[in-house]
Amino acid sequence: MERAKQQLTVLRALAEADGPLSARELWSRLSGTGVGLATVYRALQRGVEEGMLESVELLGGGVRYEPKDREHHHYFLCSTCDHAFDLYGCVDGLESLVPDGFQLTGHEVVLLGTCDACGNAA
Amino acid sequence: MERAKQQLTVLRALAEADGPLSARELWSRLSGTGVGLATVYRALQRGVEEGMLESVELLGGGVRYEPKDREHHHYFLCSTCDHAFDLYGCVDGLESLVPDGFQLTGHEVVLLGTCDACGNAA
DNA sequence: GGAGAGATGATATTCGATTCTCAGTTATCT
DNA sequence: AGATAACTGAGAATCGAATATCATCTCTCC
Repeated sequence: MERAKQQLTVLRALAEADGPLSARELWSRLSGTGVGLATVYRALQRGVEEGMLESVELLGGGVRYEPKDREHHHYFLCSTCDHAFDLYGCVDGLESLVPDGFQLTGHEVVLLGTCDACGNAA
Repeated sequence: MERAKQQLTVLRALAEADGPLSARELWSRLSGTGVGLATVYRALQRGVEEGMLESVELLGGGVRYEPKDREHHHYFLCSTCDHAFDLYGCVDGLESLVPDGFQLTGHEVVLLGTCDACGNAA
Protein backbone atom coordinates (compact mmCIF):
# COMPACT_ATOMS: atom_id res chain seq x y z
CA MET A 1 0.00 0.00 0.00
CA GLU A 2 1.14 3.50 -0.67
CA ARG A 3 2.14 5.76 2.13
CA ALA A 4 2.25 9.50 2.52
CA LYS A 5 -0.80 9.69 0.36
CA GLN A 6 -3.32 8.61 2.90
CA GLN A 7 -4.20 12.17 3.75
CA LEU A 8 -5.19 12.70 0.15
CA THR A 9 -7.14 9.47 0.14
CA VAL A 10 -9.13 10.71 3.09
CA LEU A 11 -9.80 14.13 1.64
CA ARG A 12 -10.84 12.67 -1.67
CA ALA A 13 -13.28 10.28 -0.05
CA LEU A 14 -14.86 13.19 1.78
CA ALA A 15 -15.09 15.24 -1.38
CA GLU A 16 -16.94 12.45 -3.15
CA ALA A 17 -19.42 11.88 -0.35
CA ASP A 18 -22.99 13.14 -0.57
CA GLY A 19 -22.87 14.45 2.96
CA PRO A 20 -20.68 14.80 6.01
CA LEU A 21 -19.00 11.63 7.22
CA SER A 22 -17.95 10.57 10.67
CA ALA A 23 -14.46 9.24 11.27
CA ARG A 24 -15.72 5.69 11.48
CA GLU A 25 -18.00 6.04 8.48
CA LEU A 26 -15.06 7.34 6.54
CA TRP A 27 -12.83 4.59 7.80
CA SER A 28 -15.22 1.88 6.73
CA ARG A 29 -15.41 3.39 3.27
CA LEU A 30 -11.66 3.13 3.09
CA SER A 31 -11.47 -0.44 4.28
CA GLY A 32 -9.42 -2.35 1.81
CA THR A 33 -7.03 0.50 1.28
CA GLY A 34 -5.18 -0.35 4.49
CA VAL A 35 -5.68 3.06 5.99
CA GLY A 36 -5.69 2.95 9.77
CA LEU A 37 -8.28 4.59 11.96
CA ALA A 38 -5.64 6.76 13.60
CA THR A 39 -4.64 8.06 10.20
CA VAL A 40 -8.22 8.96 9.44
CA TYR A 41 -8.43 10.99 12.63
CA ARG A 42 -5.10 12.62 11.91
CA ALA A 43 -6.10 13.52 8.37
CA LEU A 44 -9.39 14.98 9.57
CA GLN A 45 -7.75 16.99 12.28
CA ARG A 46 -5.16 18.33 9.92
CA GLY A 47 -7.77 19.09 7.32
CA VAL A 48 -9.64 21.21 9.81
CA GLU A 49 -6.51 23.01 10.93
CA GLU A 50 -5.57 23.80 7.37
CA GLY A 51 -9.02 25.10 6.60
CA MET A 52 -9.96 22.48 4.03
CA LEU A 53 -12.46 20.66 6.21
CA GLU A 54 -15.21 21.62 8.54
CA SER A 55 -16.53 19.63 11.45
CA VAL A 56 -20.29 19.29 11.75
CA GLU A 57 -22.26 18.16 14.76
CA LEU A 58 -25.73 16.85 14.12
CA LEU A 59 -28.12 14.93 16.28
CA GLY A 60 -26.92 11.63 17.55
CA GLY A 61 -23.70 12.71 19.08
CA GLY A 62 -20.99 11.99 16.57
CA VAL A 63 -18.90 14.61 14.83
CA ARG A 64 -18.86 14.51 11.06
CA TYR A 65 -16.60 16.20 8.56
CA GLU A 66 -17.03 17.69 5.14
CA PRO A 67 -15.16 19.94 2.71
CA LYS A 68 -15.36 23.55 3.71
CA ASP A 69 -16.02 24.90 0.24
CA ARG A 70 -19.63 23.80 0.09
CA GLU A 71 -22.23 26.50 0.04
CA HIS A 72 -24.76 26.98 2.80
CA HIS A 73 -26.77 23.84 3.25
CA HIS A 74 -28.46 21.59 5.73
CA TYR A 75 -28.89 17.90 6.30
CA PHE A 76 -31.20 14.96 6.02
CA LEU A 77 -30.44 12.32 8.59
CA CYS A 78 -31.69 8.84 7.77
CA SER A 79 -32.87 7.17 10.92
CA THR A 80 -32.26 3.75 9.43
CA CYS A 81 -28.74 3.92 8.05
CA ASP A 82 -27.73 6.92 10.13
CA HIS A 83 -26.16 8.57 7.13
CA ALA A 84 -26.37 12.34 6.71
CA PHE A 85 -27.15 13.77 3.29
CA ASP A 86 -26.50 17.33 2.21
CA LEU A 87 -29.59 19.37 1.36
CA TYR A 88 -29.06 22.55 -0.56
CA GLY A 89 -31.50 25.34 0.09
CA CYS A 90 -32.63 26.95 3.28
CA VAL A 91 -35.72 27.89 5.26
CA ASP A 92 -37.59 31.07 6.11
CA GLY A 93 -38.74 32.58 9.31
CA LEU A 94 -35.74 31.97 11.47
CA GLU A 95 -35.25 35.48 12.76
CA SER A 96 -38.77 35.70 14.08
CA LEU A 97 -38.04 32.91 16.53
CA VAL A 98 -35.18 34.63 18.27
CA PRO A 99 -36.08 36.12 21.67
CA ASP A 100 -35.19 39.68 22.57
CA GLY A 101 -31.64 40.11 23.71
CA PHE A 102 -30.41 36.96 22.01
CA GLN A 103 -27.82 37.28 19.27
CA LEU A 104 -28.17 34.92 16.33
CA THR A 105 -24.93 33.79 14.72
CA GLY A 106 -25.97 30.67 12.89
CA HIS A 107 -28.50 27.94 12.54
CA GLU A 108 -28.76 24.27 11.83
CA VAL A 109 -31.66 22.46 10.23
CA VAL A 110 -31.82 18.69 10.25
CA LEU A 111 -34.59 16.80 8.55
CA LEU A 112 -35.28 13.34 9.87
CA GLY A 113 -36.72 10.38 8.09
CA THR A 114 -35.82 7.58 5.75
CA CYS A 115 -33.57 7.92 2.75
CA ASP A 116 -34.38 6.59 -0.67
CA ALA A 117 -32.29 3.46 -0.37
CA CYS A 118 -33.53 2.51 3.09
CA GLY A 119 -37.12 3.26 2.14
CA ASN A 120 -36.94 0.88 -0.81
CA ALA A 121 -35.17 -1.82 1.14
CA ALA A 122 -37.87 -1.89 3.81
CA MET B 1 -32.42 14.81 53.15
CA GLU B 2 -35.68 13.31 52.05
CA ARG B 3 -35.85 10.11 50.12
CA ALA B 4 -38.37 8.60 47.76
CA LYS B 5 -39.14 12.05 46.52
CA GLN B 6 -36.10 12.55 44.41
CA GLN B 7 -37.90 11.47 41.30
CA LEU B 8 -40.37 14.27 41.84
CA THR B 9 -37.56 16.69 42.51
CA VAL B 10 -36.05 15.82 39.16
CA LEU B 11 -39.30 16.10 37.25
CA ARG B 12 -40.12 19.40 38.89
CA ALA B 13 -36.74 20.87 38.04
CA LEU B 14 -37.28 19.89 34.41
CA ALA B 15 -40.74 21.39 34.35
CA GLU B 16 -39.42 24.70 35.61
CA ALA B 17 -36.56 24.89 33.12
CA ASP B 18 -36.77 27.14 30.07
CA GLY B 19 -35.43 24.42 27.84
CA PRO B 20 -34.24 20.82 27.77
CA LEU B 21 -31.61 19.91 30.33
CA SER B 22 -28.87 17.32 30.19
CA ALA B 23 -28.42 14.90 33.04
CA ARG B 24 -25.39 16.78 34.29
CA GLU B 25 -27.00 20.17 33.87
CA LEU B 26 -29.93 18.91 35.87
CA TRP B 27 -27.69 17.41 38.49
CA SER B 28 -25.81 20.65 39.01
CA ARG B 29 -29.10 22.49 39.45
CA LEU B 30 -29.96 20.03 42.17
CA SER B 31 -26.67 20.32 43.97
CA GLY B 32 -27.38 21.06 47.58
CA THR B 33 -30.36 18.75 47.61
CA GLY B 34 -28.11 15.72 47.99
CA VAL B 35 -29.49 14.02 44.91
CA GLY B 36 -26.96 11.68 43.33
CA LEU B 37 -26.12 11.59 39.68
CA ALA B 38 -27.28 8.00 39.40
CA THR B 39 -30.67 8.99 40.70
CA VAL B 40 -30.91 11.72 38.11
CA TYR B 41 -30.25 9.21 35.36
CA ARG B 42 -32.74 6.78 36.86
CA ALA B 43 -35.43 9.43 37.18
CA LEU B 44 -34.88 10.55 33.60
CA GLN B 45 -35.01 7.04 32.26
CA ARG B 46 -38.15 6.26 34.17
CA GLY B 47 -39.71 9.52 33.09
CA VAL B 48 -39.16 8.59 29.47
CA GLU B 49 -40.52 5.08 29.97
CA GLU B 50 -43.62 6.43 31.62
CA GLY B 51 -44.17 8.94 28.86
CA MET B 52 -43.74 12.05 30.94
CA LEU B 53 -40.38 13.01 29.50
CA GLU B 54 -38.86 13.18 26.08
CA SER B 55 -35.21 12.94 25.21
CA VAL B 56 -33.83 15.49 22.81
CA GLU B 57 -30.55 15.38 20.95
CA LEU B 58 -29.14 18.65 19.76
CA LEU B 59 -25.75 19.59 18.44
CA GLY B 60 -22.87 19.01 20.75
CA GLY B 61 -23.49 15.42 21.53
CA GLY B 62 -25.30 15.32 24.82
CA VAL B 63 -28.84 14.10 25.30
CA ARG B 64 -31.22 16.48 27.02
CA TYR B 65 -34.63 15.90 28.50
CA GLU B 66 -37.79 17.89 28.77
CA PRO B 67 -41.46 17.36 29.65
CA LYS B 68 -43.36 15.71 26.85
CA ASP B 69 -46.40 17.93 27.07
CA ARG B 70 -44.78 20.91 25.39
CA GLU B 71 -46.10 21.86 22.00
CA HIS B 72 -43.97 21.74 18.86
CA HIS B 73 -40.94 23.92 19.29
CA HIS B 74 -37.27 24.30 18.53
CA TYR B 75 -34.18 25.46 20.33
CA PHE B 76 -31.70 28.23 20.74
CA LEU B 77 -28.32 26.93 21.80
CA CYS B 78 -26.07 29.47 23.49
CA SER B 79 -22.50 28.87 22.43
CA THR B 80 -21.20 30.49 25.60
CA CYS B 81 -23.12 28.81 28.39
CA ASP B 82 -24.15 25.80 26.30
CA HIS B 83 -27.69 26.04 27.58
CA ALA B 84 -30.59 25.23 25.26
CA PHE B 85 -33.67 27.47 25.30
CA ASP B 86 -37.06 26.52 23.98
CA LEU B 87 -38.29 28.57 21.02
CA TYR B 88 -41.94 28.35 20.20
CA GLY B 89 -42.87 28.73 16.57
CA CYS B 90 -41.61 27.00 13.49
CA VAL B 91 -40.20 27.63 10.04
CA ASP B 92 -41.39 27.37 6.46
CA GLY B 93 -40.04 25.68 3.42
CA LEU B 94 -38.97 22.41 4.91
CA GLU B 95 -40.70 20.11 2.48
CA SER B 96 -39.08 21.72 -0.53
CA LEU B 97 -35.69 20.58 0.69
CA VAL B 98 -36.48 16.90 0.76
CA PRO B 99 -35.06 14.94 -2.18
CA ASP B 100 -37.22 12.59 -4.22
CA GLY B 101 -37.70 9.22 -2.62
CA PHE B 102 -36.89 10.42 0.86
CA GLN B 103 -39.57 10.18 3.52
CA LEU B 104 -39.75 13.03 6.00
CA THR B 105 -40.83 12.11 9.50
CA GLY B 106 -39.58 15.01 11.55
CA HIS B 107 -37.24 17.93 11.72
CA GLU B 108 -35.05 19.76 14.14
CA VAL B 109 -34.11 23.42 14.01
CA VAL B 110 -31.40 24.78 16.24
CA LEU B 111 -30.47 28.43 16.30
CA LEU B 112 -26.98 29.22 17.45
CA GLY B 113 -25.69 32.34 19.10
CA THR B 114 -25.45 34.08 22.43
CA CYS B 115 -28.22 34.24 24.94
CA ASP B 116 -29.31 37.39 26.69
CA ALA B 117 -27.41 36.73 29.90
CA CYS B 118 -24.16 35.76 28.20
CA GLY B 119 -24.41 38.67 25.77
CA ASN B 120 -24.71 41.15 28.59
CA ALA B 121 -21.96 39.56 30.62
CA ALA B 122 -19.47 39.82 27.76
C1' DG C 1 -42.71 -1.36 66.12
C1' DG C 2 -41.04 -4.54 62.66
C1' DA C 3 -40.64 -6.71 58.03
C1' DG C 4 -40.42 -6.26 53.17
C1' DA C 5 -40.27 -3.65 48.93
C1' DG C 6 -38.70 0.01 46.60
C1' DA C 7 -35.55 4.07 46.34
C1' DT C 8 -31.13 6.29 46.98
C1' DG C 9 -26.03 7.88 47.06
C1' DA C 10 -21.40 6.79 46.36
C1' DT C 11 -18.56 4.47 43.65
C1' DA C 12 -16.96 0.94 40.43
C1' DT C 13 -17.60 -0.54 35.92
C1' DT C 14 -18.59 -0.50 31.17
C1' DC C 15 -18.59 1.31 26.71
C1' DG C 16 -17.46 3.97 22.74
C1' DA C 17 -14.94 7.66 20.74
C1' DT C 18 -10.68 9.88 20.33
C1' DT C 19 -5.82 10.42 21.20
C1' DC C 20 -1.21 8.73 22.19
C1' DT C 21 2.86 5.75 21.56
C1' DC C 22 6.17 3.56 19.00
C1' DA C 23 8.52 0.99 15.72
C1' DG C 24 8.67 0.54 10.94
C1' DT C 25 7.99 2.88 6.28
C1' DT C 26 8.33 6.34 2.76
C1' DA C 27 9.61 10.74 0.80
C1' DT C 28 12.99 14.34 0.09
C1' DC C 29 17.26 16.16 -0.57
C1' DT C 30 22.04 15.61 -1.48
C1' DA D 1 22.96 5.30 -1.88
C1' DG D 2 22.64 7.79 2.75
C1' DA D 3 20.69 10.80 6.18
C1' DT D 4 16.86 12.96 7.93
C1' DA D 5 12.21 14.17 8.60
C1' DA D 6 7.48 13.22 7.96
C1' DC D 7 3.85 9.69 7.71
C1' DT D 8 1.65 5.45 8.90
C1' DG D 9 -0.76 1.24 11.14
C1' DA D 10 -1.73 -1.26 15.16
C1' DG D 11 -2.72 -1.35 19.53
C1' DA D 12 -2.50 0.81 24.17
C1' DA D 13 -4.09 4.54 26.87
C1' DT D 14 -7.28 8.14 27.96
C1' DC D 15 -11.49 10.45 28.57
C1' DG D 16 -16.33 11.28 29.44
C1' DA D 17 -20.94 9.67 29.53
C1' DA D 18 -23.96 6.26 31.03
C1' DT D 19 -24.94 2.08 33.65
C1' DA D 20 -24.48 -1.40 37.28
C1' DT D 21 -23.54 -2.61 42.00
C1' DC D 22 -24.28 -2.63 46.79
C1' DA D 23 -25.09 -1.35 51.39
C1' DT D 24 -28.13 1.84 53.46
C1' DC D 25 -32.32 4.33 54.04
C1' DT D 26 -37.46 5.27 53.73
C1' DC D 27 -42.04 4.19 53.07
C1' DT D 28 -46.04 1.17 53.54
C1' DC D 29 -48.57 -2.18 55.54
C1' DC D 30 -49.43 -4.98 58.91
